Amino acid sequence: MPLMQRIRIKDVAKEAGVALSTAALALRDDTKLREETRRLVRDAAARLGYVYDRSAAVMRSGKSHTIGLLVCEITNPFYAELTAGVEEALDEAGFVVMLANTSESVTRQRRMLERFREQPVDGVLIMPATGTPPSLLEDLERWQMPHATVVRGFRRGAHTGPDNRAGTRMATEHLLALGHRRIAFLGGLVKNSVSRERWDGYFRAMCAAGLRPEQLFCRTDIGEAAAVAESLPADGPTALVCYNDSVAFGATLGLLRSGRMPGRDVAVTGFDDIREAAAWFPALTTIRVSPREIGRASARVLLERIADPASPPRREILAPTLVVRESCGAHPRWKG
Amino acid sequence: MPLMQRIRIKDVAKEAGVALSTAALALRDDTKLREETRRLVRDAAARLGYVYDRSAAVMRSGKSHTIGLLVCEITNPFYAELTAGVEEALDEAGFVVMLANTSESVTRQRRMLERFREQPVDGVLIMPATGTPPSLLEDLERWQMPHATVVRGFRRGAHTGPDNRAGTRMATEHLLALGHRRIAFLGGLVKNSVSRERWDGYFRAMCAAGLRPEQLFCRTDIGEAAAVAESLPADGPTALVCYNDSVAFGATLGLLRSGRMPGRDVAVTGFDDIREAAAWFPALTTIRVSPREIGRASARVLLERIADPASPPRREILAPTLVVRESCGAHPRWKG
DNA sequence: CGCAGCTATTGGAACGTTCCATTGTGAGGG
DNA sequence: CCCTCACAATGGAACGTTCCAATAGCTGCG
Repeated sequence: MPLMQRIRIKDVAKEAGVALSTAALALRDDTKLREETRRLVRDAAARLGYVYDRSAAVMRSGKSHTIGLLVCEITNPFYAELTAGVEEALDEAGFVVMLANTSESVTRQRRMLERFREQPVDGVLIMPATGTPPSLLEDLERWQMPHATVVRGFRRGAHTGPDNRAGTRMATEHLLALGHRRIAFLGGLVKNSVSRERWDGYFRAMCAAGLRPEQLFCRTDIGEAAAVAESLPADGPTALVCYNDSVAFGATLGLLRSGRMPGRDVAVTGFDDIREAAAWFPALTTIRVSPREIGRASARVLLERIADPASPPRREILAPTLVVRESCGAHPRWKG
Repeated sequence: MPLMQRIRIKDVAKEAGVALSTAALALRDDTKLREETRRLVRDAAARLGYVYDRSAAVMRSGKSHTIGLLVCEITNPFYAELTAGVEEALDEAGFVVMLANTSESVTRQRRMLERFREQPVDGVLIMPATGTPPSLLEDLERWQMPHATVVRGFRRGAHTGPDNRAGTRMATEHLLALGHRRIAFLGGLVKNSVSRERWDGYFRAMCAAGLRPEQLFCRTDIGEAAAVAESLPADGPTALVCYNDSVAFGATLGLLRSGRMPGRDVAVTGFDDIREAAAWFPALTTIRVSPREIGRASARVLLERIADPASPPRREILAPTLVVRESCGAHPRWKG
């Protein structure tokens, strides 16, 4: 194989018979140049097999068209889908994603953030690891690094996420409308902004109905949720508002294990509407928040901050919708 | 907020009272320098709040310590876990990941690859989108871009993946040992190296046992697999070797829907052992390939190629293991 | 006919590192 | 006492773009 050396703008300019800066302008398709000249240069570039070298552009311009993405747990389908949305929207805007999976480790998150500070990234999108101190925002501001939080957020700063309170409120009200009175909230053992908000939505709906709220604690884990649901007493709750779909999946599995049919014997609702929810048995009634949309929206929010760092940080709260399927018992399958 | 300008090595050198190149060496902790000098510079850097600028280093050295990761579908839990492994291993080696989710689009894959050619990446790790032509390898070689395929591969080139043939062979032999004779393969509607190999392992085991292989086609989708399993006739197969866990999940759901208990009435095996497999009801008997390990191994393989591009490309085929749970019927739950 | 004002093109500095060749310094050997 | 050698530190070019100021060529107007 001929070990050809890399072609630079300089070479293209020589080939096209123009100055280096003319060739550079032409390759960026700058309208300051005559269309004819641009074509001349483009052809020369194609002939030589010129490949743009971003590293030099980044160094000179200070803009890398790259953003750092800190995902709290990419193996969680919800965040994986969200990541796909972020990547998709950024790609459309000509940006590329530097991925860092923190696995819910604040230490690792810190390390990756330091790394992104050195790395030429134009901004960072953060799904904070559980236990992240709010001082993170101050650090980012001090570092003058454009940033936005996703799903999990703080009081202030650019943020994109679902309306968690409204979601669990809708789920709870739906179960109330179906006649349930002993409704428990399952999940939320680990405290973060999301679990607080989801609990709160359920809590308010129960209080508004004059009923006593009850929390059954478990981690966000199918196995743990299954164990809790399996050992639920017969005179326990007749309906479970679950922290998210994974917990709801666990709940249905636990109920099945103890000989109860989810939807008929105990109603179950999820949260997130991840892909598996519709195919589940029984199909899961849940709150749809469309992680892909959140991802796309968060990318827009961050790009806005990068474009205009002085503007006030935008907070975009996406309205969820209730998706009624089988697991809540409202479906014809359980009627009659 | 004081709008301080960025500190460069030059400033650190001045603060420490040494030459620019000395400061640069010190910051890289080069042993050519006296420990005392290094400390002097480190302290000065800390005092001024120096932040290393990778973009300049990349441009000068040509090494970015960044690799491009082309994932065929990140929302697939298997690939999400694999991605986590890649990211983990690369991070340990001081590398960072540029993520591109191709969503099984060859066009998009092509576009991202062109982008990675401009972008300063030291190499690419590819999980080829379905339908990727083998000529991809030639392009990468012509571009002199270090590369390695993961899971899905071609005849040649650096590669890391599970031994798919051995996996389905083990699953099939296990079902044969349990006394099954009418065993069908479920999945593999979309043709790629993985589905061919998995089918092949099953096929060989069946032939070796003197039995007729049978393929029930469906896409890798819970819903489709469920539909196929649901409509399975009573005199159909008594055991299903599924293309992967998602298909197996669909199969169990379909069986449940049609009033059959997976494991007792029809045996089901999966492939991959994704996280949900153990928590499933019934717990899934499957072939464990540990996506995280594949990810970690593939990162090593690529780094090796980057370090020594002249070396012959390594192919690392990881041995899978059979994990016997409930869905194959071998578990005590269904005995007696 | 000269000059303003425009467009199209050019030249060269700058970005902040790394890399290489070179200098300075003190110890050890002939 | 000088020369060599190793070690420590230095100076400056180079990486391939972008950015800005400057120039050349042209048109139109007074």
